Amino acid sequence: MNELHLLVTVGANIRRIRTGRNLSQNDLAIMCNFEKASMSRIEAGKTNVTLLTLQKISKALNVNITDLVEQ
Amino acid sequence: MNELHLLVTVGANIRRIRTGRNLSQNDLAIMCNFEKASMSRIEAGKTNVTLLTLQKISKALNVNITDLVEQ
DNA sequence: GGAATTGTTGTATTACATGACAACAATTGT
DNA sequence: ACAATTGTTGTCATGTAATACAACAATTCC
Repeated sequence: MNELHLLVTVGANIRRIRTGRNLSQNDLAIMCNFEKASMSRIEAGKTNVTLLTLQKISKALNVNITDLVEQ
Repeated sequence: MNELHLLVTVGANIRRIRTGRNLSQNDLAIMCNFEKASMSRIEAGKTNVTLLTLQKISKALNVNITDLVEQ
């Protein structure tokens, strides 16, 4: 497992929690004030997301950031 | 508390763990393959660090990323 | 006090995250 | 099959993270 695996894991965590809330990528993106395209790339582990972006997502999903980054 | 508080918290976590290991900023920076100047700014909460940077630091400190981001 | 170590701040370059918009693909529901 | 929704990918502009180097400040130790 390389260091990029982390991004995939975080993306999968976000997707799991989002779908568990019956939200579309677009719904969540709007709550975070960004584009659904960005959410798609984040969930796919294609972007090296920053802490502040993670914080926006965690607030929108009402979870702790630790819930998003845990392996 | 604004959204930037997270960066300060993460920086404080890194500093606490680093000093607990008797490492200088320079020591840790070298282990992470970056400059002590970057470590100083990260610990001060002045940079919106990315996940991969957090991962480098967590590996160098031998802790989980969750240990760095928890409030 | 002086030297060495440690930490901070400034500046410049490069790479990439963010944000926006559009087009297309895949999925879902009828 | 069709339409609507949902997700993916491409491209561009802007901001800033990462990296590097240097100078300075603060701390520690003799």
